[in-house]
Amino acid sequence: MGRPPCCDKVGVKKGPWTPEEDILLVSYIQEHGPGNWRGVPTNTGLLRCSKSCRLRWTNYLRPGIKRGNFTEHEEKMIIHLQALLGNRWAAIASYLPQRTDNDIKNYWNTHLRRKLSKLQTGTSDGVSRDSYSSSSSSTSQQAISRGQWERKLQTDIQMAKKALCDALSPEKESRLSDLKPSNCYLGCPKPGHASSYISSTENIAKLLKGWMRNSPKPAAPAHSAATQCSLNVAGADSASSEGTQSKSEGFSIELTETFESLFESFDSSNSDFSQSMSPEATLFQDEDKKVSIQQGQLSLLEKWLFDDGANQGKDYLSDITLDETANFL
DNA sequence: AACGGGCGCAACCGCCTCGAT
DNA sequence: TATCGAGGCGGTTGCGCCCGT
Repeated sequence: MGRPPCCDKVGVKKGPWTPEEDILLVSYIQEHGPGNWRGVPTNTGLLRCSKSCRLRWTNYLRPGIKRGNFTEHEEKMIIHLQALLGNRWAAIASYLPQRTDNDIKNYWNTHLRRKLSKLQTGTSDGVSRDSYSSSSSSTSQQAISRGQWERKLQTDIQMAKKALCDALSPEKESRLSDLKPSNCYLGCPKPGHASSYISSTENIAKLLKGWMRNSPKPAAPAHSAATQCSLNVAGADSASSEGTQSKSEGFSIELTETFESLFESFDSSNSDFSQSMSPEATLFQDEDKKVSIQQGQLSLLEKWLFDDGANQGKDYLSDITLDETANFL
């Protein structure tokens, strides 16, 4: 038998989260930043296991999460990325920074899979199921090139990360370990960088107000909370100007600006590339910019995905990714 | 108005990976 | 090198809502 579940304790609460629990969690993360999930239940008094807290945060409370209907653009991205990467939802989610892997997985399972199977059985010119299934059903050649491309992409990301670390001064390098997506979603600060989340207890109160306002619908409050959360984060700049700015906040802003300027200068010369980058790169960009970019022209990746001559596109992407990464760094 | 089936989504479960010791 | 534990990830479940009958 496997390891006993981490939540297999007496007194650990399960099921839907209440607004009060959300507030506890959000205010804790506001203060300490995400991470050290083991300590979250004990420090907050939440009767939840650490995993549950992490999941609640990453899938629901985390700032920058876009909720609601998937756009046609997102849908196509998911379909093509699923065809490329298989059911690697986290990887797919990295190309849709505002969506969680859980959301994408759910959307795939409930909408797209059905849609695609309909297309398969329906029209003769519909999308073949094989072309959207995982590599097991693809031709061996496709599977190989897909794998090669993916490895290449991962290498590119690693290289970019390393280069970023190298590019910055040594004293900052140690801090860059905090830029891992796991604890730095969409520019969320490390512990002590509270103001980038929800600036103050005042905002927690607003959060609560949102829940109260939408109280008739049980699901709605949490949604509004997430929205509120995002709004507050979006307004983090003004929030931080109101409150007391700690040194760490200063660093957070400084670092963000450093990356923003890095990507900004690159964006102006090749916005396509920046759009096709994984969140590991784009998470440093500010939210508004991300939105405007997403609404903009097709990304390089997308162009490639939609390109009938996929092989040609793969080569192009690989070359550009490597070359441009080196250039902008 | 009541009921039942389908759907959507939040949350859980268990395995895997990776870093620390 | 082996072991352990925290975190990550994908599959699955359960519940509430919606819609058709």
